[in-house]
Amino acid sequence: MNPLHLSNQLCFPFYAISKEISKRYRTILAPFNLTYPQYLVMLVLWEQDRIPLKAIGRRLQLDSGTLTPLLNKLIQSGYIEKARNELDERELVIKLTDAGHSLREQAASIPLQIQRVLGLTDDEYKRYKGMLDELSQKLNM
Amino acid sequence: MNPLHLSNQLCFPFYAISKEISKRYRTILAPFNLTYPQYLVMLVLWEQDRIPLKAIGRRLQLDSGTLTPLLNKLIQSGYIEKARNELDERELVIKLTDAGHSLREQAASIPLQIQRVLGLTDDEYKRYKGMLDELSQKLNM
DNA sequence: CGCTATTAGATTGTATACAATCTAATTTGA
DNA sequence: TCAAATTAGATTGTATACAATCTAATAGCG
Repeated sequence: MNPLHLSNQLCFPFYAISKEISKRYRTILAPFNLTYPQYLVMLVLWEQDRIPLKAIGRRLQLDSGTLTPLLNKLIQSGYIEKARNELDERELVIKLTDAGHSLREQAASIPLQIQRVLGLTDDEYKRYKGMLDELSQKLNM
Repeated sequence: MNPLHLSNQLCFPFYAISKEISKRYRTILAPFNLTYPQYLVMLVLWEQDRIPLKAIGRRLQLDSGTLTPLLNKLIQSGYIEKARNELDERELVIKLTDAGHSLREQAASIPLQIQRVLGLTDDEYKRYKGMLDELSQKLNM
């Protein structure tokens, strides 16, 4: 067994599958004018609105260098807006606009669409999800 | 169960773990002046030298828009060189340089180092690998 | 043979990622 | 209290990704 052989690498299928999933999201998210990372930001904001950039970054494991331009795109698309926390002016508070709120209902069909293009049964989906959550744990993420 | 909740997404842990793995590779690959995608190209070439860009792209699922600049970096680093197939001048043949060949021996320690920073046992490693290969299959990749 | 279709790479434009650095605001400790 | 340390974001520079388009070379076919 050659550990330098591509087919023996754990990391490559992660890399490849992750790219493949993003690609399949691209088609589904295009009508909403969203990319996959932008969609993730929207998911976070639909869970909790009016949170600082920092909190979004913690949740998605992204830093300001990535989030600043990404949030600006979401502003351009009309889904969010920026404000400053008056108690701590360093803090940039991200708020959903009306369009951002109503997008939530239109986006409700996305998870099912994704499951369909991935072609996984509920059981498979759950099994893979369990494995990934376990691995996240082991990696201290 | 809210399917729009981040914690119920299969795709997010893929995205997050994939980024995390790349980050851990970064430290290990830095002494070799390689990024993770560049390392993948080297793995492919160590398996088979003198193959066209197209073949590397098929293997890594990357197109010329990604590979052209990436290969130019590897040329700058002195690990590969470009040539044209004389029988088909469209084809760009990628060849390892002497430095590229000898890098292979120096890189032999990388897989173990990665396994160490990931903190996985052999069994865990194999189990995850099996699941991912299975999923790749299901996704027709 | 010569024209059309196809193919391989390169290029352009857009969108992440992330390290490193910078600025402004807040916190902390002598 | 007030200078030093810390923190939140923004900015800069480098490196992917990938769709779309372009160019040059080859293949296919009437």
